[in-house]
Amino acid sequence: MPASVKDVAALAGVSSSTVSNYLNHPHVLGETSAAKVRDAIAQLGYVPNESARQLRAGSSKALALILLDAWLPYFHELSRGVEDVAREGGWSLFFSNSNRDADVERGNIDMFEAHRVQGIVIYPLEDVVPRLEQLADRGIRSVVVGPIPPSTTVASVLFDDRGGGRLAGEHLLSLGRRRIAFVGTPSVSQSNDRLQGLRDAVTAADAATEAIDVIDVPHLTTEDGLDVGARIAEMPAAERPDAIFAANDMVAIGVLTQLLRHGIRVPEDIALVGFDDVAQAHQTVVPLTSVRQPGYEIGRAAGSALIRQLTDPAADLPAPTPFAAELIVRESTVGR
Amino acid sequence: MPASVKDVAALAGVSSSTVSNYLNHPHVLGETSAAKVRDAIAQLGYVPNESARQLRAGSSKALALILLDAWLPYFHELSRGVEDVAREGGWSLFFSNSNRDADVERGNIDMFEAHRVQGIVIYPLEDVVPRLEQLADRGIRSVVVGPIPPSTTVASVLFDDRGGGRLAGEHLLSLGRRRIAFVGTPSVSQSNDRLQGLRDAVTAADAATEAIDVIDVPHLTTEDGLDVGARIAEMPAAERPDAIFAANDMVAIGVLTQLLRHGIRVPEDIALVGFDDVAQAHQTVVPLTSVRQPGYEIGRAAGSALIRQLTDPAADLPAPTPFAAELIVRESTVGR
DNA sequence: CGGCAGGATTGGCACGTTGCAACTCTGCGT
DNA sequence: ACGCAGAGTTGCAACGTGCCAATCCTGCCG
Repeated sequence: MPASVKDVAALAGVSSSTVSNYLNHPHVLGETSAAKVRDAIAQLGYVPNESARQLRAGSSKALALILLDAWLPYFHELSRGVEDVAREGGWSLFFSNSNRDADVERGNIDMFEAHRVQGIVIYPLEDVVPRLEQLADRGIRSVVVGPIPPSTTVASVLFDDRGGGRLAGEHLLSLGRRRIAFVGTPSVSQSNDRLQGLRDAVTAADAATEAIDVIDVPHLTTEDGLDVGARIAEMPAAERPDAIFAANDMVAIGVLTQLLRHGIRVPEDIALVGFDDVAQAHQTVVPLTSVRQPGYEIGRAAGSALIRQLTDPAADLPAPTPFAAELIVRESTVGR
Repeated sequence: MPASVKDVAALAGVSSSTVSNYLNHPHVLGETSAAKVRDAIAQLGYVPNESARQLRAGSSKALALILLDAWLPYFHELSRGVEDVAREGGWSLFFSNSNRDADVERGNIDMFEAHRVQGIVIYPLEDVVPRLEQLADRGIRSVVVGPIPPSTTVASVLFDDRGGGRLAGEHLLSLGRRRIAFVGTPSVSQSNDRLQGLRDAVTAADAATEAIDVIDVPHLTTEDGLDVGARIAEMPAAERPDAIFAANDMVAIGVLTQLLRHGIRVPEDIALVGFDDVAQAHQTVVPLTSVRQPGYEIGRAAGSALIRQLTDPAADLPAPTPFAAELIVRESTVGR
């Protein structure tokens, strides 16, 4: 069993309050006792019990980050942003992964409530706002990454998905592409917004485009992209789209890979635009044009919005000004 | 402030012990009190305070997983294995990422000690065995993934890196390749073992091979692989190696991508073998031959070795029988 | 009708920590 | 010589739980 403050006190020949003071208010200590306590701590290898600390304090100086699918590279960038801002403020950060499972997501929220974290940043799978409002009543604040219904207690950080979709669409149209396919999961709001943006661009251009072919994939993974690419490769060349806009980079990379395997030229035969601009986008055989979503900055914004609320509970929720999209043009649309 | 057991008891009109019994020993409760407690808990939205629980219990039923660089795909598979076996046994699992920073690694170990986790699975950056033995004295057991110096209290799970390197080497030699380059980080023991395996194969074959060209890269990332590929592409074709063995798949994918960009044919001009066989290995334009390292199973083995030690502290450390390597042949060595 | 078995419930303490209020001690000014 | 300031130190309560031992209640047997 590990040493406690009492053991240290006994060995040092002082009271446990003195040990506590050594740890939390070193300046009030006399030189001699400080030395005795220091030696005793070293000798016993004493490490304060964090559970007891938290119990005493009422809550831990800790935040939680709950991600829909931690494995996607975009979430890597997002979490780095949250992580950095938490560390800078001296907060601990607990990660968890919902793994696209609503039960797991709920379970993680429950767990963090039980551990009395002070705040939660969440990129949600389903609508969690009612639950988060309930948490807010109990003093646990939260910030959602993505669009949410209006709420007085739950903040959100937004990205202009629709604008990003429009940028992609305008770019493809300006290259003369007229048979555009969209690969995504329209039942997810972000994905749907990107599709709407694409439609906006088509409508605004009033060029003679065909109807947008929407290819629904379950998970926006590279594997899904490979499947889509295979389906397109099987089509007679004349029926293939001349441009594909994918709802994220991973699925775009899958499509790209499959097209190249089948000797379909990118961008000559089919131009390809991804979304997020993750690091992998420029690590492909044909570097990928992509709508840049600043994951790191969005993570930082979410983290600091949360910390601001916790530091000053009376402060208003930050105004949700969406992060702007930016198109990064590479060879998957303009060739070399 | 959240409700406590006392609040629930007051509302239900019972004592706090009864509430505690409802939570921990439901069978001893009478039907009527159980109902009253259930209602009160629901009405208050009571959630037990995990810190207090842990303090009372002396330690949490929790394990920790510390990874060298959580974002490499191989570690994803490893962590899924540990995660599953933890969940099956009813343990909580805390993740942390050392981010290739020894200070962060040490800090994470300290943090988990403070939180009184019962055990740690670690894929370490530096030599942490002395520290882990210290923890073992205080009742925190641990399992290292990878080779460690002999220890009576710290267990390890091994993989036959050298055998895997040999498989790769034999395969390349059997294809008639004689100018083999190795891309890796020989200062890391796993990487070095893979290189030794390659050397074993060359020695055993006593074919007329040239000296193995060792290309040192800092991090085994795709980015590093792109750099290496660029250097090779710049060489006169006659001086290029005819085969490359990369210490992991990510760096192999980078090399592959860069070679393809420069029109160098794989495998005709250069055959390429990776290591780990992560999912990405078959998601490349030319699917990658790779030495399969069963990350998921290794994770499960590490997790269950840890749980076994905790369940039966007297048990011997499991015998470290290394997981065997297996070569997965794809088109990056044998063409289509 | 008294006693008793056994199920249901409760009071109280301990876990390790921290902060407050109270205490001791030394040295200095009056 | 006495009080007092102030630095240094200490005792104690409280955070929310869980468990043990003790108590209460109900119904049944003799």
